[in-house]
Amino acid sequence: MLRRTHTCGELRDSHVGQTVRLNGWVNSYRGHGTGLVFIDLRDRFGITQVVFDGEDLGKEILDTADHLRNEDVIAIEGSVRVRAGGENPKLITGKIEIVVTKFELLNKTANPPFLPDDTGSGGKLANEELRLTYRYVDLRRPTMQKALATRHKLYQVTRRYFDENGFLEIETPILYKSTPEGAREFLVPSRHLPGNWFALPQSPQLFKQILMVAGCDRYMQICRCFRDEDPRADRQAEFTQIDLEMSFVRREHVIEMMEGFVRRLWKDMCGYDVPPIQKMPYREAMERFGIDRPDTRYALEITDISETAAKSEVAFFKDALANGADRPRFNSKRGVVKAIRVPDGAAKLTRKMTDGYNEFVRGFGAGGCAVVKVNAAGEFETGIAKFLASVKDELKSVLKLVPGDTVLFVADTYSVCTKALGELRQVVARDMGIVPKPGSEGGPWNFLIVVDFPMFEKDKETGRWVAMHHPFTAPNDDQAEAFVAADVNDEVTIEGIVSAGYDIVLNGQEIAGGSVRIHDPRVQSKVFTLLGLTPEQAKEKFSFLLEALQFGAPPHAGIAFGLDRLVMNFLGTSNIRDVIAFPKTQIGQDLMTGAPGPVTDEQLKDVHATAIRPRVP
RNA sequence: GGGGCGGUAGCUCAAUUGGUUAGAGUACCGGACUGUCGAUCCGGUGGUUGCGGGUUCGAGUCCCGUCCGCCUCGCCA
Repeated sequence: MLRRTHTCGELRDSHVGQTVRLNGWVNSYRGHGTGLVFIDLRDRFGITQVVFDGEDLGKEILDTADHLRNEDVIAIEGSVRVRAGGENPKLITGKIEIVVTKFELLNKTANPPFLPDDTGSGGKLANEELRLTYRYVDLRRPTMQKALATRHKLYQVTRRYFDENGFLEIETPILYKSTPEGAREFLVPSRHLPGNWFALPQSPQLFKQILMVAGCDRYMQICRCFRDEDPRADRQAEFTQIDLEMSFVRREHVIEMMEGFVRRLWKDMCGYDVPPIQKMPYREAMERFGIDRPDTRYALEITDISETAAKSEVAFFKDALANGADRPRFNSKRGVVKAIRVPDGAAKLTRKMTDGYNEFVRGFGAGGCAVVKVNAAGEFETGIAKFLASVKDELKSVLKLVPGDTVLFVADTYSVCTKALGELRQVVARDMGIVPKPGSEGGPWNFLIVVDFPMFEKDKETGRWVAMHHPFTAPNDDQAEAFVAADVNDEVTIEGIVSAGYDIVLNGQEIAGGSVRIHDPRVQSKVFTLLGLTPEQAKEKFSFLLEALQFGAPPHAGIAFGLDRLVMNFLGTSNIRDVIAFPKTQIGQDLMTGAPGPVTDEQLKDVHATAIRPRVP
């Protein structure tokens, strides 16, 4: 084989005169008859033009060259020369070409189902279903190669940073024990223990805490996690976390370390200097933005106008407020009226858009979304304008309204208003065209650390307390004693306890989340009591962790980053499948391998399982 | 589990109100062509209109069911 001396991306005019060998795939061919054939040869490093020129190559080679087709695999030897036909500025190797002296057809391809070309057929990529089926062809596309390389670089920067900071990379089991809280799990039957099952880990949460008890001091792992839930554009059942845990630290120390990581990552990945990251309490995020991961690239903040609304003549405001305004409580069933001021909305938000908002908020249980415009004279127009006449000046002062503004109102319970306007805010921002492009395209990277999450929230269906993060999350240091002392039936107090958890939010997307863990058995047992777990049940579920905590557990805390989402940000894609080499579809299939597939009865018998097969119609 | 969009040649798409033999570009095959770079020119092959049923003289088009892909709500401690 004519093994390569260079890649297809590295030859320049400085190489002119050298004899080189290249290996790669035929990216395109331009034949001018036997005797002059141009081949653009591609590997993952780039494209180089190769030319079969002249009769002295022999008829056989010239004839083969004339019939080379896209994606054939070839090797050539030849000399580098300046292009006789002029430079091609589209290629980084565009000043030179290789005149072939030796040639080897390494593998003739079957006609590929589509070409791995970023511009695609008819200017569009082939259907994603097809690209997933022939993933090995799609991955040849320069964009996909770049994605794989970016992901690789992120691994390296990550390992280097945490190594420098004294973290040990430690692998934890993939075959693990089922912990029914949280996401649905993938199950694996045991051959040796009939009727018993492994689960694939939702995260290595318990193991990393155990590693702290084990004296490892600082742990990191780039680990696969599994959650058998329906995917989204930025979510797969099988995904990757940068998982971390530290001993002898409190919340501030972890946050400091993570800020350092974020700073290093952005510096090394794209040369961006991340400024000091602002911290925002959960409660403030919910009040101002209606969501626990606010996108702070734009304003459009939410204002509670219940007091003013109560003095208006708007019937549905009054209806919502009939049970009394009740601002601070999150699970409250009582009413509020909230509004978003949209600067310049009068001109930019069309009737069709605002009609859509009405429908949109109904999707979150709200009765509707009222729209008022402030005209050039400062008067309210449309909809409920006349019923607001009595509070016009007060409203203008509370919302700081100016001519040209549009105001969007929702009146309902606290939780409905918050959720509906939090989601609506994002839609309005897109409609207004005020969401900057992601950072890789030059827009701002807006980081935020959200802290002081409630420890517990009420389950919507059962009405029982559930842990907002997970049951090992500690109350914040200043509340630990109050928590231990609290009456479990005192809902207001329990609801007010905030945890030592923290999320890192980037442009409205959660990229990391973690917490200080409970290392005090008193606190841990109180949490289980609140969650409705008896000591026996708690022991059943988490025995090994609870036991470990008794044998000298250091104070510890950790966090996990969503690696796939980080890569997405550096590539500016909103499709998680772009950053995973072999992703799955909406129903969890791998279209290339055909997984999941059936197994034989023999295999099932081995693991003491039987299949309930769907009826074949 | 719910909602939305989509599935026509290998690929990207078109096909009027339900009406002739389902077309175009590209890919592929054959030929021409000595400086192209999305090469060009000539010719050709290529169709279970996702699948199943129904309405109709006649279905890519209308109706019912179903499968698959994407987006989304629920879900994701």
